[in-house]
Amino acid sequence: MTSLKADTERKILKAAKKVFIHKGLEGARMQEIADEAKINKALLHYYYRSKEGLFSAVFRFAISRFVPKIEEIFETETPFFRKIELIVDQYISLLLKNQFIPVFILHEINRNPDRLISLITAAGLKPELIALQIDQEIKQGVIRPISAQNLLINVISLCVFPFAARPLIQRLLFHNDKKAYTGFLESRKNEVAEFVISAIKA
Amino acid sequence: MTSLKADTERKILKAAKKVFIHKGLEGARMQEIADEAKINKALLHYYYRSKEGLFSAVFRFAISRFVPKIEEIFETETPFFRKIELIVDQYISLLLKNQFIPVFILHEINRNPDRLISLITAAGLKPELIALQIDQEIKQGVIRPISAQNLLINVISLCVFPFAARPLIQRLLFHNDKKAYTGFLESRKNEVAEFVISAIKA
DNA sequence: CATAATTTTAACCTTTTGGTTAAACCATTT
DNA sequence: AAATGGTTTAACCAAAAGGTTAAAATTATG
Repeated sequence: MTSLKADTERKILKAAKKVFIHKGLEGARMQEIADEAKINKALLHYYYRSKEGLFSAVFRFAISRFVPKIEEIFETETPFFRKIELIVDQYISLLLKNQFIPVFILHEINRNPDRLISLITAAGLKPELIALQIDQEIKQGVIRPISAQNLLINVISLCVFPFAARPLIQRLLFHNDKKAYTGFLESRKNEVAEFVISAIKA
Repeated sequence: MTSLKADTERKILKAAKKVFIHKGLEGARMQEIADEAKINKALLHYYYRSKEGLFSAVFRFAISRFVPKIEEIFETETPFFRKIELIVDQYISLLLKNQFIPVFILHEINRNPDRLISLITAAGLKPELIALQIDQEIKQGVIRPISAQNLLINVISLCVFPFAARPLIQRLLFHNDKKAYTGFLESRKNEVAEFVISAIKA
């Protein structure tokens, strides 16, 4: 049965995601991943050659949950402000389902930025299209002057940072109330969009 | 001479900062810290009992460079918008001098949030004062309604995230041009303040 | 200057860790 | 049912890592 093999492989990947994403490449232990997957440690090496190989698979997955596909939205025929609402909503929704991805990615990218080259360049972000649209909106007097870089980074910052800094913010501003903070993050779908639109509206 | 002792201790701490902040607790090697400080590895244990002990010292330092003292500014008699300008300027300046602190702190806090309790609670942030001022400004019609939490988090997000995600953003939006990105970060002292003020101005 | 106290080092120890291997365990085929 | 080929495991290995120790070197003290 080839489904058994696929099953083990999936079990391993699932366990590896959990452990690597919570503890990082260097903090993760192969034995812990094996325990989590309830299989023998040697199987990890049987399916994925090395720790690095297993990590790569996890990293690739994580990147896909971290770099949002905002270009698709910008390619549609939608009012500019509506596009911002859509991006913020989609991205925060994605992050709510992958709460630990941000810190994981940020940390690992800092540890080894080269890992990016092969991955990101492939799924390359081209801000030119977005820059063009922004310039057009500025000319039409819809929004105040702002560079594509600044607008992009501002939107992403406002979406991602509250997830990356969750343990800190939840303790400092929400009395470590998990549900309260999750609700707050949910509410930011509207809040962030509103904030950004107010900031750039002419 | 007691200055020699102090000197070694400082040399160790300096080296530990460098290694821990770049590689994290689990990625750092005691031997590497010793090499960096150009001393024998056993000295690390002589001055700081264990890896964890040395790490704690570094972590405490890093926290001081990451949690900004924004309350001081809010306590002064300054126009509200000017306060925002000051906070953003001071915080981005601080981060420009400590570029690797954000990811380090975010990662380590995620790994072990309990480490915070003893440190942060001491330097406790009290948002009530700020919330009071915000409510007042809203009542006076100076700014549009926004919660203290959202405003605080938005400002911090816009300041910190571009540092935390530097390797990613620099590659994706700045052709990996280090100087260009540093200049961009510098320019955000004004950009972020402007953005926030536009967003909340009534 | 001699002795005591502190600082520094080289060598060593123990545990942990990623990785290997050879045998056991299936499932499929003939 | 025996042979075959892929899968899983227990036992093992070598290297790395944090930590210790006893002696040497240096500094302070009487």
